[in-house]
Amino acid sequence: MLRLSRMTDYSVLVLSRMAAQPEQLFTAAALAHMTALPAPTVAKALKTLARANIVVSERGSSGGYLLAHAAADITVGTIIAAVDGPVALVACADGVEGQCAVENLCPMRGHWDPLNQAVLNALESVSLADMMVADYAVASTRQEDTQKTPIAKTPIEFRL
Amino acid sequence: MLRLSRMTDYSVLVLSRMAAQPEQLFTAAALAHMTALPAPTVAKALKTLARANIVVSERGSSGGYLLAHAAADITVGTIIAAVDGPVALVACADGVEGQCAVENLCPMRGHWDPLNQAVLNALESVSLADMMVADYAVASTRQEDTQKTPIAKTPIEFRL
DNA sequence: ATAAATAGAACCGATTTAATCCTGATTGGC
DNA sequence: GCCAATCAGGATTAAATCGGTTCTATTTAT
Repeated sequence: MLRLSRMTDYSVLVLSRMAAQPEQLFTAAALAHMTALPAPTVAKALKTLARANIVVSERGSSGGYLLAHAAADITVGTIIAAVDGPVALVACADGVEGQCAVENLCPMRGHWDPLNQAVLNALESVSLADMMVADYAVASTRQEDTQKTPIAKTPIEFRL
Repeated sequence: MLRLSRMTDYSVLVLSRMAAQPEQLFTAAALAHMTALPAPTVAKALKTLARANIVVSERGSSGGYLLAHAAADITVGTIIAAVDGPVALVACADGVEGQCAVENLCPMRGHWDPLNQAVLNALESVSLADMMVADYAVASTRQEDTQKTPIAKTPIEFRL
């Protein structure tokens, strides 16, 4: 049903939380707790986001993650591409070669591009700042709440 | 990777073929042969499209399918919605209720809408006519080629 | 009546995805 | 210098989804 993967969903949620305190260094566990998402999955998502240079990671004992750019400069399209791979509605679009058995015979070849481009533009037009949640700015600004409290045992299904 | 389902891909391909001869009645088998797609799957897709009133079906011995509207009036968004269900990038978008365990607490609630709307507009902005393939208009206009030739035994992977 | 076609449901297999776990590398604090 | 905390990356497993097939019933022209 043309749905985003759960990983992307999680990623946006986590990044949105981080954007509320742009300079703050967060550990993966802390973010998992704050968003009520399963810890291992959040950790995995952050690794991917770090590789894509959407967040910056600090290794070592007091390490963690922080946003690599301003929230307004991070588009949803970028996040999706980083987590789910490049956006291509069908395999033949955007110059991908060798994915289709009868590539050379395919009469639709190239005709998907307008659609693909339209969707791509839509995704690039929405930034993380556009999706940010005001609630976060006021709620739980103190780190002590979240830093040392134990992670929830039961992973909560945050979004279907 | 935000990819269309193969069913949608097939559907667009079949509809595009039908649009080349708008008044023509096609059997499911003929369309499968003409597009080199697996016959049972094309048949299944056409049933779905008929239910959504994108094509009209004629039952009985000399039955078949034909487009219910002009190609310019059938948008890709409509096709996707018919085949894959309503487009909703995340479960909470567009007023779907009861899909999320912590719905009322979810801070992102409502913030997906701009993105969802942008994508939806993109899909509605491209019609079947925009994607039509000129090749079809000239190739195999005669029905006799396709009507009686046996269906290909080996289903061809048309698009990954 | 018979043949040819769609309607619809049920079913299996394969692919994809979510989630977890483990091992290794890095860094700060004691 | 050692230890604990944290990120990096891959391997693995379990679950959900989707593609494809098949079967039976219904419709209609000949």
